[in-house]
Formats: sequence, structure tokens, C-alpha cells
Amino acid sequence: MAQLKKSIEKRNALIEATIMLVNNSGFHATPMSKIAKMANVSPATIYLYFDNKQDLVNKTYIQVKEAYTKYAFATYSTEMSVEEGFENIWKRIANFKLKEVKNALFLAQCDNSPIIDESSKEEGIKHLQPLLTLWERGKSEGIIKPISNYLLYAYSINPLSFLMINQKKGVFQLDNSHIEDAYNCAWNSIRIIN
Amino acid sequence: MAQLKKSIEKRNALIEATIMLVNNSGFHATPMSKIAKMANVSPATIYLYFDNKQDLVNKTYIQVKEAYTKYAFATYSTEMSVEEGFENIWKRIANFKLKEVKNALFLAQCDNSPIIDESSKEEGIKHLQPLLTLWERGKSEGIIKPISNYLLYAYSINPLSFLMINQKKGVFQLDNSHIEDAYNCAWNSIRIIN
DNA sequence: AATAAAAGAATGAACGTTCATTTTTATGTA
DNA sequence: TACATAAAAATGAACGTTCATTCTTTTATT
Repeated sequence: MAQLKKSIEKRNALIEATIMLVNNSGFHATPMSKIAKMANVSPATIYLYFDNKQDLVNKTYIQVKEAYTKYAFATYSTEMSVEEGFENIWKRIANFKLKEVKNALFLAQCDNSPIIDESSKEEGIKHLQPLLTLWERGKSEGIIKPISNYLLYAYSINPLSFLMINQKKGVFQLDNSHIEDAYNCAWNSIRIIN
Repeated sequence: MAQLKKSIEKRNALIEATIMLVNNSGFHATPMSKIAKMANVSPATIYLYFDNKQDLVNKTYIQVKEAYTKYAFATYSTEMSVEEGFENIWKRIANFKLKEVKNALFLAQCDNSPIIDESSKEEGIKHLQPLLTLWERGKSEGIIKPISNYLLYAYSINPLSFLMINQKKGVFQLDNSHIEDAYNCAWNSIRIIN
């Protein structure tokens, strides 16, 4: 128990360090030695927890992605109306990106670059299913536009990543009033307008 | 004259090779030796045209970005109405991403990662001014939502990058009918709806 | 005492960049 | 025009460094 717990702490420290350093410098510009130093372990110790550098970043990605989707759907229920459900999920996602900037930035960088194995990305995408199901319901009820889910995602969810990145640069502030504006943009882009 | 022309050809070959290889593997996973090989020159020759690897990728970025914005505004005139002008620019941009996939992918990857110097990015962003000016006009005419240009960009332009990346993966096809759907999403997200 | 975990030093490969040299092009001279 | 010379462009090999990974030794746990 004792050494197992210690192991988990080290593992988490390594994952935390990976997130921080990849956020600041990118995957290929962060050496294993730096990750080790930030996690207060020897470089060799990393290989007790992960197969290699690629495995480390893949596992980090999957772990963060799971935390993200879990957060996104935590207060959603399939009982909700389409509009209510979408607003609920959308605002949880927006909140995640506001509060867990570090994790959200890491995901955005991974999703937009070839550093993560394609199989790990697919693994991460699975958990979005409730949103896709909600959209299908919305289409059949004539509330959501009958277009590809990729388009719905591109216009209603993905823009948050762009806003996040610019917020990090400091050129834009994604505060609570902007969140409402952004939500309206998102909703208006995918709903059927009479 | 003769050797100058030859030089420009080599420079272009180097830039082309950089785009291809960075698209497929990312900046840090493409060694100078591979760029040289693909451009049919010696590694040392690269340094006759560029200061170093960073300079090579910065200059490539700026060159592609300029081609992109030039294309985007080629048929736009400030005489156009706000709606007409936006549709014109938007569709040119969409067309660029459909036809010049290679270049568009390169820009998307650069814009979403720390491989390009921030100063080179600013250099590239300047040329978007006509679109920002159009939006300001749209706001004053009560046609475009009175919200941050970052939000307008995030919802009406940026989604195209996401769609492009997924098109490259082969999971989604951005054909002409999707383009119309996408345009409606974009326009509805930024216009004022009565 | 035996085993597992961790550490630090060592290794070998890969990379960006430079150097010494060769090849190509331009220029001057008869 | 034919040749010699200078300048520029290009090259392949070499250098120094960095990095992921492994090996050997030490430390901690049972």
C-alpha cells in the first residue's frame, strides 16, 4: 500500500511535469531530463512508469482527456431538452477551459499536432458520445441543423480552443460576459432558425 | 540573372520541402538533412539561403501566410455591402483551404503551436485588416454582433481550420455542399438575428 | 537477507551547424 | 573568340552538443 501510493504520486508528478513543460515548449523541445527534474526523480525512473517518451505523452493525453469529458458531462442528464442539454454541456466545457487552463491548453496543443498517436486520439474522442447523441436527437426534433457532426463540433465547440489559446497569449480575455456572447454564437450557428 | 533565377528556384524548393515535411512530421521531427534531401541540395546549402532552422520555418510561414491573405481578399472590394463582402471573403478563404490543402495545413499547424516566433505570427496577422475593418462597419450598421473581433474570428473563420484537419485525416469531406452549410453556420454565428 | 525501487553515470545515435574543398559562373585579357 | 583568373555557390564530411534510453550501483522495503 505504502509504496504503491508513493508510485502513484510519482506517476502523477511526471504527468503534471509533462503537461507544464509541453505547454511551454512543445513536446520535442522538452527533454526527458527536464521532466524528471521537475518531477523530482531520476530520468531512469520515468522508465519504470512509462515505456518511453511517446508512451508518456500518450498516457498523459488520455488521462487529461478523460478528466475533461468527465467534467463536461457531469451535470448533464438525457432527460433534458435538446436546448437545455446543449447549453448545459457547452457551459461545462467553457468552464473547464476557464478553470483548468493548463489541462485545456495541453489538450488543444495535442489535438492540433501530430505528437499524439492517432489511436490515442481516437481513444480520447470516444467519450464525447453523449454530445453526439444529443445532436442526433436535436436533428430528429427539428431543432438542430441536419448537418454533419463535424460541422456542429467545428462551429459550436472548437472555437473555445481558439479563444483559450488567445487568452493565454493575453490578447483577449474570456470572462463571464464573453462566455454568454460566445454561447450565443455557438447556439445560433447550429440551431435551426425559423 | 541566370544564377539569381537558379537561386530562387532552390529557395522555393527548400520552402516547399519544409512545408511538406513539417506537415507530415512536425517541425522538430524534420531534420535539416531531410529538407536538404527533398530539395536536392546539400544541408550546407540551406545556410546560404537562411540563417538557421528557425529562420527557415519563420520565412516559410510568412511567405505562405502572405499568399493566403492575398488570395482571401483578391476579389473583395470595400464597395460591397457587409453581408456581400463577408460572404465573398469567407468563400475565398474556404476555397483556399480546399484547393491549397498543403499550404493551409501548414498554416494551421503553425498557428496552433509554439514553433513560430511570436513576431512572425504578428507579421502574418497584419494582412487580415480588411476583414476586421469590414466587421467594424458591420457592427456600426447593426448587422454584425457588437462583440470582440476575436469572437467573430473564432466562430466564423477558425472552424475552417478544424474542418480542414479532419478532412486530411479522411474522416470528413469538405465538399461544395458542406461549404454552403458551413457558410450558413459562420454567418449565423456572427450576424444579428432579429 | 532478499527483492524491488530509484539513482546517476554512461552510451550511442541523431541533429544543427560549420569548415575545408570543389564546382560552377562571371569577368578580364589577348 | 579562347583562355585565364577571380568570385560565388554548392558540397560532403566533420564537429560539438543534446537527447532518449540503458546499465550498474545504491537505497529502501519486506
